Amino acid sequence: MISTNLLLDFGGKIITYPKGAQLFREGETALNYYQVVSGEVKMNNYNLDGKEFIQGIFASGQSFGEPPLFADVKYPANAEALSDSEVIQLHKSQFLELLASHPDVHLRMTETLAKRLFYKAIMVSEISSQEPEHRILRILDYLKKHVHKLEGPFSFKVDLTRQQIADLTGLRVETVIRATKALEKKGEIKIKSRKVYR
Amino acid sequence: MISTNLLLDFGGKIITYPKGAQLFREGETALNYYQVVSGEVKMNNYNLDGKEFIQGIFASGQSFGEPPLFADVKYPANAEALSDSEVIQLHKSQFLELLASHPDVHLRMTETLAKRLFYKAIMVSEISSQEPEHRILRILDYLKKHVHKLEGPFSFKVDLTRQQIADLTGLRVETVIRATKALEKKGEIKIKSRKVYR
DNA sequence: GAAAGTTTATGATTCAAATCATAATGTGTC
DNA sequence: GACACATTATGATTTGAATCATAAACTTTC
Repeated sequence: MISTNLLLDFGGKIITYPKGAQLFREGETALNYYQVVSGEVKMNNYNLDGKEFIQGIFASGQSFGEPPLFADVKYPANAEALSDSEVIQLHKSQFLELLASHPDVHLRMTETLAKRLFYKAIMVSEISSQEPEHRILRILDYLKKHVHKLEGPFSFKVDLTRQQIADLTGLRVETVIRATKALEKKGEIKIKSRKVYR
Repeated sequence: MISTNLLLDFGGKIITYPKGAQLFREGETALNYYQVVSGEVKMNNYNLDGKEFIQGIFASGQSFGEPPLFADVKYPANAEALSDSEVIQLHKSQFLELLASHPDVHLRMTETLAKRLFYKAIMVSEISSQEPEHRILRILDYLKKHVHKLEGPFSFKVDLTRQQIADLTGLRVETVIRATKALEKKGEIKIKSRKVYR
């Protein structure tokens, strides 16, 4: 996260997107640095038969879509507002200037990428290893520990629908529903009024 | 890739690992920056029933295992020498000093992480979407374009065994064998004396 | 150059998640 | 509060990759 003021100083603009709006599409060239001010943005892919895969969900203070600003690649996924959202946009060239003149910010940016890489490394190995229950627990534990910084059993109220969990893990809704029930029976999670707690 | 001389200047040491040696293990704390001088190193996970997943294979000039040096996380995977290998190791603190005093190197490091993130984003979505043939093509195309920088049909000789392709894609050997044959029939790849060309 | 070990190959069977179908429950909206 | 819509739920069936089994082709080692 980069301070809003600093971003505005370098020419960043706050833009409002209504729920469902697309900020950029898979395959496009990256032009801007994006950071959520309010609301939530997801990055996702659709495969050939329309099935969605959610790469990540980003909330207030989190940036997304930075890798293509550094490496010479196109966006690997789409970005879409999950709710009405405000997002700071800063043009690539100004963003790079900002980093060049603020080494501490650059280092924190590197740290952010490193964390995201850590998450992806876990997910890719986990998803490849099959076993739905495992996959689900892993993503819940990741969100709990690394995103919400929570500890202690059932302290994490999962604010995701079963469908979203499915799209994050590459499973199908029905499978997630059955797997979460099985996990509840095993005492790994709790379900209170349809919400999952971990 | 950071120049060998620079790494040595900052106190890096060249260490030789025999084939099969483990450089670090999943869950350990990261102490060093690693860069391959000669040979090949893979990073991998083993799931509960012993199935391997290869996160990446790193050859001369490539670094690996950097994310935990930046973010406060443990290694998400093991590192193992695929052949007798020489590796430069530089202690974390000296590595961070190096970056602080060489902003250009830091930026290239960020670029490396960004590229790796791009690859993981593709793989995680691809793996989750099932369809073995797709998964295989995707990893081959990635290796061809982004690692070996090749263009033109069948210009890329894949120097991986079917088992390694399986471990990179989360499939099983038999599935890879059948899928590559199907892909050959469709003209997507060529197989000459058992080697895959893409 | 024979033996041992890898890698590729191929058929038969199993199995678990996807798919299909249908409904109950909950939430939001006019 | 009635209607539309989203989410959760559950059972039956299909399907395709994993698994199991076995062997051929190739490579390495002594």
